[in-house]
Amino acid sequence: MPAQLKKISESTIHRLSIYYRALAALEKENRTTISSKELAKRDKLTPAQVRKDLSFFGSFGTRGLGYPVVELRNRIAEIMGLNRLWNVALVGVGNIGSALAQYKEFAKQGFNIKLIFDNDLRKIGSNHKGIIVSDVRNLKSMVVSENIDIVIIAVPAASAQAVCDEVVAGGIKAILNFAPINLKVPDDVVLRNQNMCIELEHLAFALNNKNR
Amino acid sequence: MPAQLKKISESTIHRLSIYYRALAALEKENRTTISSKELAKRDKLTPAQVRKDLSFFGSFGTRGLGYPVVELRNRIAEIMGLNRLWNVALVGVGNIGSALAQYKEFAKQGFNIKLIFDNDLRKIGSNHKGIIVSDVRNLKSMVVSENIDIVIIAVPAASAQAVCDEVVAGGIKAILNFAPINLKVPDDVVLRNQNMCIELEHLAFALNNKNR
DNA sequence: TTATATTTGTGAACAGTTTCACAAAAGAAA
DNA sequence: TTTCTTTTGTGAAACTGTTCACAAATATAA
Ligand SMILES: NC(=O)c1ccc[n+]([C@@H]2O[C@H](COP(=O)([O-])OP(=O)(O)OC[C@H]3O[C@@H](n4cnc5c(N)ncnc54)[C@H](O)[C@@H]3O)[C@@H](O)[C@H]2O)c1
Ligand SMILES: NC(=O)c1ccc[n+]([C@@H]2O[C@H](COP(=O)([O-])OP(=O)(O)OC[C@H]3O[C@@H](n4cnc5c(N)ncnc54)[C@H](O)[C@@H]3O)[C@@H](O)[C@H]2O)c1
Repeated sequence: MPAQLKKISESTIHRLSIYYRALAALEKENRTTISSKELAKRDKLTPAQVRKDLSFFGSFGTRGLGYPVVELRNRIAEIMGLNRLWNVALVGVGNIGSALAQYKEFAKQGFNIKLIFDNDLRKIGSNHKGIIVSDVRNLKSMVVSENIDIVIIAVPAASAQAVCDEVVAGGIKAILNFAPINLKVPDDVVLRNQNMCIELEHLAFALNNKNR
Repeated sequence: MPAQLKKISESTIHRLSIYYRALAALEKENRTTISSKELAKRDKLTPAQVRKDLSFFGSFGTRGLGYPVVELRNRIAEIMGLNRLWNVALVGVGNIGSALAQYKEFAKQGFNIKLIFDNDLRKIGSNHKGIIVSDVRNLKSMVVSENIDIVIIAVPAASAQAVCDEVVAGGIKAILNFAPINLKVPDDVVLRNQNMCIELEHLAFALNNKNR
């Protein structure tokens, strides 16, 4: 039962991230095995869901006992590509960009912010946590020369598509976008949007429809 | 066909947010009507999807013509609770919290950050975009007295559950959490998590499984 | 060694979501 | 008016994702 054959759903990938975190915690507690039941309870999921998700990638459990914590964690890391370093470039170091540049969790998970870009002359050349801010005019050439895998876009909405086009031209295949705009990318580029207003709108909807 | 009867899925709510934005843009362009076909194309959806989503809430289109832009936008605002002001409190004004405090998009959509809290004496009393940072010890009483609807948690993971418990005790029913931790909340509290590492992990998975 | 208890892995049933397809309604043209 | 075109609204079909239920495998206890 090697490498997965079926298409894996977004929800399964999301839960894999969740299992990965739970397993990391269990590893710290020196737990050696965990059952689908217990793993499910930690995150308000069902045991069947856990088993089904894992079964897409093989069978790493032991019946009557559960899953080996360390091994399963490694296996998920392998599946998700978390057992390696990813080179990340951040474009736009304003309010949100600065916060992201400081964020230690990224490096811990193997996401190494290697380059930072801006178009503001006062920011170019300045030092952000040991990284010198580059001129955005060098964006395309530098994402190529520095082997960037993932680009985070944190520029105003009006500039986001231009930045996006540049990095796509530089061969980037994965983008995390914070600008509240629909970026157009080719089919082979994966784009994820982090839109905080939409998150608040979900909450507003929930509050607005409580007593229905 | 008044007020919706069936349970509305998360995906439908999400798309409603998307339609709302598209309609706002169309309104600026002085478009009076839009067909499901055109609305769909803007966001890589299908016309049937658009019509189905809207049909859960009534029928506001005109056959042969499409939907009236202004009217539909108002109707969605009504459904989602975007035609009013929501009082928001932000807890933790560090890297990400400061960025959020500056973020103008929130106010534009009716999310009014009314209170900001921190536990750092150097920050309490300081002025953030016209808002004086309050002592987190007053969190529970002030979310009540100031009629806060939504709380944004932007404190370190280790403090997030304590903050969460306080605001829940203060009667808050909607929370947007930025700490990378599973908060425990009662069933009647809506919680949404914004976990940026998980977003990057989705991208890592996609890159890692490109040539499968 | 045998019996009993756990827990996995997985087809099958079920539930939820999206897409299809078309009648009905309205607009536009003749 | 009549005809033709467009587009909605919506059941039904197709698809996708979740939960069920149980045989098989292994652990644990007697
Ligand atoms: N502030 C927030 O909390 C927040 C939250 C969610 C999303 N966003 C979005 O993130 C983006 C940035 O927001 P912000 O609040 O940090 O704004 P900001 O104005 O503080 O920062 C934008 C930065 O991008 C730089 N920039 C502008 N055009 C550029 C270009 N063409 N190339 C390179 N750099 C360029 C600016 O010099 C500035 O440093 C916006 O799209 C905003 O809507 C912000
Ligand atoms: N920096 C980022 O880009 C980023 C991105 C995603 C998520 N996050 C998460 O957001 C949270 C905050 O991150 P940050 O980078 O802004 O950290 P930070 O240390 O810069 O800010 C945390 C703030 O919370 C305050 N605080 C601590 N304990 C508190 C308490 N009990 N009550 C009230 N205030 C308290 C601190 O004084 C500080 O001002 C963390 O959980 C982090 O994982 C950060």
